[in-house]
Amino acid sequence: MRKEKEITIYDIARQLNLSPATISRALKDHPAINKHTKKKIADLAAKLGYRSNNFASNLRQQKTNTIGVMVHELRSQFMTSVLAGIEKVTTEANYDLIIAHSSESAEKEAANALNLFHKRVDGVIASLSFDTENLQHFDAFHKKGIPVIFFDRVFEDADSAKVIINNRKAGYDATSHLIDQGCKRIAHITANLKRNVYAERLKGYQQALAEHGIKFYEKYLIVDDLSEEGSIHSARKILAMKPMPDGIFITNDFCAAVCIQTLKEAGIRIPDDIAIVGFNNDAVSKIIDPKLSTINYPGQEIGEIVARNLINHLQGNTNMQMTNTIIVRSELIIRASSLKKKK
Amino acid sequence: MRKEKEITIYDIARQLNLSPATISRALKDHPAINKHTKKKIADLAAKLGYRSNNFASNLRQQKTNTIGVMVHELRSQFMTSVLAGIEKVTTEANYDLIIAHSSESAEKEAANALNLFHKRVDGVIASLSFDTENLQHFDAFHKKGIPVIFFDRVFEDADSAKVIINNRKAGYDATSHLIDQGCKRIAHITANLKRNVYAERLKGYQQALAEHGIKFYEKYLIVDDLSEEGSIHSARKILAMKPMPDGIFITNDFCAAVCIQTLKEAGIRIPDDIAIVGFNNDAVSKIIDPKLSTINYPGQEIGEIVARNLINHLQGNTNMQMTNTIIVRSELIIRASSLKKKK
DNA sequence: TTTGAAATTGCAACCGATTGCATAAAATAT
DNA sequence: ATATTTTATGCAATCGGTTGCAATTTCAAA
Repeated sequence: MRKEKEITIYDIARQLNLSPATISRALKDHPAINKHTKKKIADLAAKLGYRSNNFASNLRQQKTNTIGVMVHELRSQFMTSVLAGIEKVTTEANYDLIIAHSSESAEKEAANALNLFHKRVDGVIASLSFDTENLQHFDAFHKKGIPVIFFDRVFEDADSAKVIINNRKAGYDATSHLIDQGCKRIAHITANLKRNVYAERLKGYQQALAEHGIKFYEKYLIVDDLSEEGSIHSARKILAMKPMPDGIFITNDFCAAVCIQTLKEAGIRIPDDIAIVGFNNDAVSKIIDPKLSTINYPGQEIGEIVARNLINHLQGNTNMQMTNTIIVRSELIIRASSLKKKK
Repeated sequence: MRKEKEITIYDIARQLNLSPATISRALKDHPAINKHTKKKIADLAAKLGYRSNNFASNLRQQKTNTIGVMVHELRSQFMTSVLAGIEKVTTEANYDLIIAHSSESAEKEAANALNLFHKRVDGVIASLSFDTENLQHFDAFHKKGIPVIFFDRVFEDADSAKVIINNRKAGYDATSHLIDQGCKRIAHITANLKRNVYAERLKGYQQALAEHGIKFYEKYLIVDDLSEEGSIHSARKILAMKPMPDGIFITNDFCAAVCIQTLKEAGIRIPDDIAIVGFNNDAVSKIIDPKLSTINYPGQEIGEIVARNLINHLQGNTNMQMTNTIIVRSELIIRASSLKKKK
């Protein structure tokens, strides 16, 4: 447990009778340094167990090589996939990550933004919380020229970079599929419509209904949070409807799983009485009985794209303005929960 | 997008005709500084949008206020709960977190350790990967006196700090419960027995069998990974046994859920034909039909305890040696998957 | 042999906050 | 009025790596 002394470039310089400047350059493979000298320096550094001091380096270079990631939660498989994608890319590019989550609170999100700002991240990747109303808390980054890139939950009309899927099309596809299966009374369980993802999916749902000449009824639209309790509550609302819907498009797989369970307990047969389509393609969609039809939301890919774009921008490798919107493909996966017995 | 100039304590000092030393002390509420002066300084700092430069500070103070967390994966609810617990405590104590995951690879784990070492974390929290054979890659930390504390997957006989549950007792309880329900042929599906958690649960399973005069058969012990494919594979093995088991203790809820599904598809009734107990109390345990009996593994609490201990140690608030083992309580939760119809 | 270019290396000034020690000023005691 | 604390503030060195510019050495071309 005794602390060993920390080796610095000055120690190496002294032992080799060179200047610290030479050591510094050699260790980062600067072209002006003689190959032979580099070798000597690298060998001694390894022998002494030298490790570079990032703080000295960051201080001098005025950058942190750190990226801040702001997410609304960590628990979904979608989000961990996104993080895995981000991590893959940032690790390769030698960036650190600070992950902050808001637990769906706008207030905490603002606090996280401030914190990342003070930590001087070089760039930010963010997905908004449930009840975020505006982007003011990102102003500090803009003022300092720190790039921010959004994914998943974004303000679609803000002129910032974002990576999203076509939520409207996904909602349209899910609903059209239910209509194809013969559903006439299709409900939609979703969450805070201020969030683009839910608003757009609703639009797609409405559009599909309209195109098939089905009237949209307000009473078939259920807005709740996506917690276990909220989901049970939503399922109860469905049960209380008369006539009951014969199809539901649910904006989240976990919520859909809880709903299926609650409906089954009430004696409803899935998909015969009610067909169901979820969203995200979480692991739970294959575990619930019947298996859940859903929209595949490719988290890892989104994470990689977001991170790659940010890093390209930071390294100036690209002329792309940071005001682009990138749409990643997503697709409907059909499983048992929405397949009515073929007539 | 124009970059604003960064404010330093020198700027503040100049404007107020004070020395940087005074500014530094005032901003961290040093008792030697006059209240009135502090106020003036705080006001101007706020007005100018001053933010402290951590790198300068870290460089000078020779510490990073950062804790490294090494986990084997991020996808389970258990692990995200642990992280939530760690984050809660470390945030309050004003520590940063670097989260590194090994994807169950010992090699990646060693690389992560090295990386954290170079990043100069003040302390480390770790749960070992699937195939880690030894703790050599933590030597660098020990040599520099950097505290490391383990949780969940640990080497129980190593003399390092650790926070675990009593896995043997949990395995004993789960198995005893199955025996209580009338099971005679109880299988156990688990993973790499080099990992303490699985080895201990197995011991508990064997002990429960022995105490109830049930012979332990090697053929009822299935060791696989805990992936979806592995779990399906394990369930198939169960189906191929004759006589088939009438109870299974499975070391992981996700694996148990996949097994239940596979068994159900083969026409097995749960729990009547086979009763099942899982492990972890993940969200999936309440979604699978029938709901899964399981061992509650309190992730958040474990995270908080681990983090609190590490921070206490770092701050010297405690005399506790870092060689303690803390056992957190865990308990059996009985749900439908293990309740045979009462006779 | 001289000379200019190329290849190496060093000098010294940063980056911004911290802190032991000294000093100055104000308050209290003698 | 003088001596002694207390209270406030400043001085200056330090943490370790980086980098523009200058200086020196090497080498080949003229």
